[in-house]
Amino acid sequence: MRPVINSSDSDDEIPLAEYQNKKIAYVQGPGSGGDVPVRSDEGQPISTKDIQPSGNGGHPPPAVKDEKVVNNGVKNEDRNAAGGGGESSSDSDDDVPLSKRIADLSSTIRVKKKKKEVPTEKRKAKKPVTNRELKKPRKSTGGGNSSTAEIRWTTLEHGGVLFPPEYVPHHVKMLYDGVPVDLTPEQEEVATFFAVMKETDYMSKPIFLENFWDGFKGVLGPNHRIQCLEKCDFTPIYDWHMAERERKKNLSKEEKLRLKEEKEAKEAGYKFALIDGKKEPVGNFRVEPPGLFRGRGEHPKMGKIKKRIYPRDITINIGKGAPIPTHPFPGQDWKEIRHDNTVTWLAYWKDPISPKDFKYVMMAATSSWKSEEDLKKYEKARKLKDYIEGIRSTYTKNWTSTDRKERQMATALYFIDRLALRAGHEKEEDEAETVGCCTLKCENIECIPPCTITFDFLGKDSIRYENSVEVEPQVYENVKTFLKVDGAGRQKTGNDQLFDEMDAQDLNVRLKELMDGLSVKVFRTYNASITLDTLLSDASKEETVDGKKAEYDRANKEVAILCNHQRSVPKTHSAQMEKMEAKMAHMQKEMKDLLKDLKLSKAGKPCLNGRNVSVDIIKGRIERKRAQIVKQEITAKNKEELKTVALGTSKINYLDPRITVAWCKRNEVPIEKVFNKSLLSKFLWAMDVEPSFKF
DNA sequence: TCTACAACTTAGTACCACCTAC
DNA sequence: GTAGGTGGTACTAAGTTGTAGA
Repeated sequence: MRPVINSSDSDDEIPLAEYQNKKIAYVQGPGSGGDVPVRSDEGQPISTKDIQPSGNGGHPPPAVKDEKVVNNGVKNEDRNAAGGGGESSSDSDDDVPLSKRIADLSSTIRVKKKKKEVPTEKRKAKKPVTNRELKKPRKSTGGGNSSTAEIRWTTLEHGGVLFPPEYVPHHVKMLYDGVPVDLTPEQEEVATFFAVMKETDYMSKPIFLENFWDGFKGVLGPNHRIQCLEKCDFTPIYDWHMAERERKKNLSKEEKLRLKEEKEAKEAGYKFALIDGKKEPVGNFRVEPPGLFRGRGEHPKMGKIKKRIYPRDITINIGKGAPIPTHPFPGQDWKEIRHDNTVTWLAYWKDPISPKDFKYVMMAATSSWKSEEDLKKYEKARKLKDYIEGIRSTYTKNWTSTDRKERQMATALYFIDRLALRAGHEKEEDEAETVGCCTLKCENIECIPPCTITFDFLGKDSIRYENSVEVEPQVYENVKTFLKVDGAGRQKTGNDQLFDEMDAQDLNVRLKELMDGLSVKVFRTYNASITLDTLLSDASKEETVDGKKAEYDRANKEVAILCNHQRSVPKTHSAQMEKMEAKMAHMQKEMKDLLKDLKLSKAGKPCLNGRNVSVDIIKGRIERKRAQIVKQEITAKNKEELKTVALGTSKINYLDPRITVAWCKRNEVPIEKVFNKSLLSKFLWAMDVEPSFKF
């Protein structure tokens, strides 16, 4: 657990008096390039009238070290001198005693939503009848969609879903207490789920083992010989599994081809849907096979059995009058057939691990629907460019709002904008404990004087976010305050939320007021794309296509680091680095020999290999070797630097492809150098962009 | 106004096919 | 021809968001 610094200087709540009768101070917004008038007595929420499109283009988030801030005139000492600890939610109660105001506030301050306090079961018990249960279609919602029930299709035909093959027993016996055990096919299947994970890290995780044992015990029944996991030995099944893998690997070319053709023939009927008469690719048409849940990080459900999904579990969405898809389970019906033309899913079933969630079958990333949504997403992020200056000056202004919630929202938004953090929503107890900006806990933050804040938390997918940034003095002061006490003046502990007055939803509601359709996630797209655009805006200094590609990759890497896109170090990384070092040492030796040869040649003596070689030839060899060494050095450096950075995620999700296409056109780099086949078809809509395109 | 969905996007990883160097 | 590396792809977990309905 990281220590929480509750610095004693100036970390009290800013007294109301400080906010009264202030003249307009000037604050330089982060990277805004100009002084922004700030009325320090302003406590009202940001409103749409505060923000107008600036129309002069956006800019990437300011560099960490470059921010120079003129403070807003509220000195720390002044705050301390005036006492603190309380604050008001309005400007008009300044003559009410502070203690009274605090007391009033504690009764009026909205208690932060605590979903976790209502167990899922209880919620279910009082769950109202939903649209779903009434079998009425809901309006289309979700990431970036329009807020009205938009008609997405008129006719829709598809082949449904492809089921994984039924379990075929292998009859390999696991051992219990050293003795082979007979298992039913169902028990054997579950034992095999576990056995094949023998070499994974999950095996060292107690939660995984505990959850698996719970599930396995249930499948075995109460009177089974197997009574504890410790005495189980799954090695024979694991060995069988590895042998099967090896056997499949060693199949003849012809046999592999035959199997491939068989697989393709099976899939053919599912790969495409007909949407309004147009053939479009379907994405995940396969039903997820049963197995053990592989939650990431310390997921409390890891190891639970993911049961097999049958037609009776699946709801199909298809056009009225279109042929209902068939399935290979006689005697079973689909759970339901819908004709909901306001949604884009083709089928769904309840997630067997988390029954409140659903698994959807959707169209492929290359489909027209997804392409249209992609374009909309990037256009929205481009629109933010016109508003960003106003938004930045507004949140800067609100760092000193008298309303604590406003101050928290303004501070959170600064982090979201500057550091490309995710929103962060409340999580249930049965999910991994990860956080985003709005759910940061005090223990995730450390204030280091004079103005540095360090972040250390587990974000999406339990990926660690570690960063240390120099922030505006007012942000620093705010964070120190938020770390110390909550809105009611109660001392906080490490497990308390930093932003106790607001959540992601509040912030999104506010963002909507600032720009139509704006939400937290748009900032990530905007900042990623504008960063790439800025880094690639100058004409390439490189001459070769490879050099230009490396330049692009460097820009891509900057974005990946900004978005904290990480990957685990490849298993073979250290071995590969060692090989490269050995190769480098060998090349250095060759270089040494060539230099010796050059000396000998200049002296008219035969070279080390006994032959007479001209000075020019040796010089040529030296140049080539030097180039090889430089190339090798760059490759090794890149490899090391990128060992934990995932470049693909930002390319797929955050970087407006038009920036890349335009850059390729300007610099005469074939687009295939930067986009692989699937990215090319995903971003087909971006290919006609002008070389002069600016995000 | 609050919150539980419902529907979508974003994300890392495993695996496999292909390529390249030897 | 083969081993090892690389990149593509499939998979599915884990987020975000908007809205219905209480």
